Amino acid sequence: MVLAEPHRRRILDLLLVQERPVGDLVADLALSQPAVSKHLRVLREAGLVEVRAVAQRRLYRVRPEPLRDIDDWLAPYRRLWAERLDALQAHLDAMEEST
Amino acid sequence: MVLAEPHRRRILDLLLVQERPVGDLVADLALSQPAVSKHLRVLREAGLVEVRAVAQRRLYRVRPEPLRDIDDWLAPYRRLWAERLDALQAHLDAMEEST
DNA sequence: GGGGAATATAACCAACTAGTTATGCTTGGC
DNA sequence: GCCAAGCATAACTAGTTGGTTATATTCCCC
Repeated sequence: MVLAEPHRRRILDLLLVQERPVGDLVADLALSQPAVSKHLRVLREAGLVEVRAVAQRRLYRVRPEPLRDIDDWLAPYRRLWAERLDALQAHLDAMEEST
Repeated sequence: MVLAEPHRRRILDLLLVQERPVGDLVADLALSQPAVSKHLRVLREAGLVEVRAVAQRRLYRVRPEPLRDIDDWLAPYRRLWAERLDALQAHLDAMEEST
């Protein structure tokens, strides 16, 4: 899974703020330039980022669409923990009631 | 990351339906029993499942709370793709308008 | 047009992962 | 009490991954 790697999540978080050239990312992460380029390749092949060239620079930006798959996978679990919170709330309300 | 492994996501999906003993999971996944036990250990240590013993059986069930971290991480991206959908909708509306 | 800036790719390596087989430990039923 | 069922752990292994250094490529600027 592409998002398993913390550096890659970090890269996405940085690109979420704004489009950035590779050098910027290298400066922010404590990583070599080739390492960053490799992560960007993985992200690009997963459709999570896209590039455009400006002179020698490559400007990367986020493409959030593929994250919908994860969001969809998460949906039923989200329901589950919402129910548990409701149960907790009900419990707390009941305790309140009994004082 | 714990959820990087497809078999582990599958296990969670199975446990989402209902509590299950290990043997059940082994039957559903095409995996050896030790492999399943190892995945369950990883999931347990991540707080994503919990066990209770019934005779020789170990019944596993989902504990969805840790998934909130992922959900939280996902939140800003969710906003982003919602905006893009809005933009698309606006575009389609505009096309509709001009016919 | 030559040099340096910015990035990608190649080649390599250590560490981690997910699987396997073999074995150990509890527990219930006979 | 003993055996088999059910599961965990141990020991090992092949494949993947994430990093490194070295090198290739492309483009601006003087």
